[in-house]
Amino acid sequence: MTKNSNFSNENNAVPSLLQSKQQIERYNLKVDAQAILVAARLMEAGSKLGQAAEIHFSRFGLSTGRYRLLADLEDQEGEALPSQLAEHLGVTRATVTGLIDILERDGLVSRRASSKDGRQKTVILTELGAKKMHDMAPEHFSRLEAMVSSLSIEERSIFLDLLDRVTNGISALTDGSGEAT
Amino acid sequence: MTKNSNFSNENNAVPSLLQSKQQIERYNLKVDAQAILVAARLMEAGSKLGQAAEIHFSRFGLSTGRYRLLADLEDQEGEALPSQLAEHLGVTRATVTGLIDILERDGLVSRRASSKDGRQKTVILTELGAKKMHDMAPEHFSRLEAMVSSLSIEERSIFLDLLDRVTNGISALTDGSGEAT
DNA sequence: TTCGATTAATTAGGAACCTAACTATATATG
DNA sequence: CATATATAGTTAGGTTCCTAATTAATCGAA
Repeated sequence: MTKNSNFSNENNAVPSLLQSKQQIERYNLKVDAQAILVAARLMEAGSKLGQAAEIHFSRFGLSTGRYRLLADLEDQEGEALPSQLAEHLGVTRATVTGLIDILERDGLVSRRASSKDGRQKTVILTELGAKKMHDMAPEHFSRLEAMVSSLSIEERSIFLDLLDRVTNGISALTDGSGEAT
Repeated sequence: MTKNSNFSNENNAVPSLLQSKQQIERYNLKVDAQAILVAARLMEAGSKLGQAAEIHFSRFGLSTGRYRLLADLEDQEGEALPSQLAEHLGVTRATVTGLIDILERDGLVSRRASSKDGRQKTVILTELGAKKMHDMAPEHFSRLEAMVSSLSIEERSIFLDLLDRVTNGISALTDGSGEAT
């Protein structure tokens, strides 16, 4: 028997349409079971992808968050403020502080006081950081590409469109009380 | 200016095709930028959905994991072993122990020693647990439905198909070393 | 039958991200 | 100008899930 990791088990964890139907019928609700299934599957996929990404990045001594910070720093030509990084990455400034702490400890970025504003600190991609990104790029991107390789070019467009619309709908979970439409 | 929560910012966090292209061209890789974009967007969506789900379930005094455990317990007619729950939820047994600890403390499930096997414990959905599920069902399901309400019935089918195929591709991130196809 | 290996659940400790409170600097207002 | 307010970054502490080690019970084989 193989090891009991989340990636070797016989994905009994995938939610089925039957499950959704039963859950809805249990309380006599007039909800579309397939809509619930879409939500459940997307949650499942997101969670699995998140875990897989952590494993992927750990090959390079990074985490998902730290990689994304380095990538954003590259996009900004090697220099950015922590608050900008936080906004770009969609995480809090507190989280960015933690990411920078480790990246700095590992020599991939460095902090420098801003001359313009004494409150700010500039985060800089070091040469070692740039080298790390360079070295991991081929494997990193080809693995990402392989992940979606079963979709045709056209299907990728469609998927992006549908995913975008569902993503916009996520606010239905967090909006103020009351029942949604 | 509104508060700087992840849900109120002007989603600058959404990865763009231009970004993907630049990242790839920086290292002269022959990878499809749109494929990378699909991967990036799915990661972003998964992370956002995960956070939104935690906010959603916290309205009912639950977390995503604890809700899913209760739901699975319902599917199993109110009774299951921790190891079964772990497999159904796709988490480790250690995690299930923690989920049960809190659910038991809150009176939503109870633990009972198994008579068949001295190592096993049976987890039981209490009346209070069943009531909790009953009470939250209408709002819970209608919010989930609202999330995907912008997709037609047909689009939901297509989305499920494409998502399923990408999900199967996730293993490309975790598979043994070397570059993928 | 008895002793080693397997299995079920738990415990201990770690990683990632969060909120809220704190420090230091900058800005606006009377 | 002095003082209140806002902003940048950090610190402190909490949540969720993980891996590895532990405890207790069962199974299998000499």
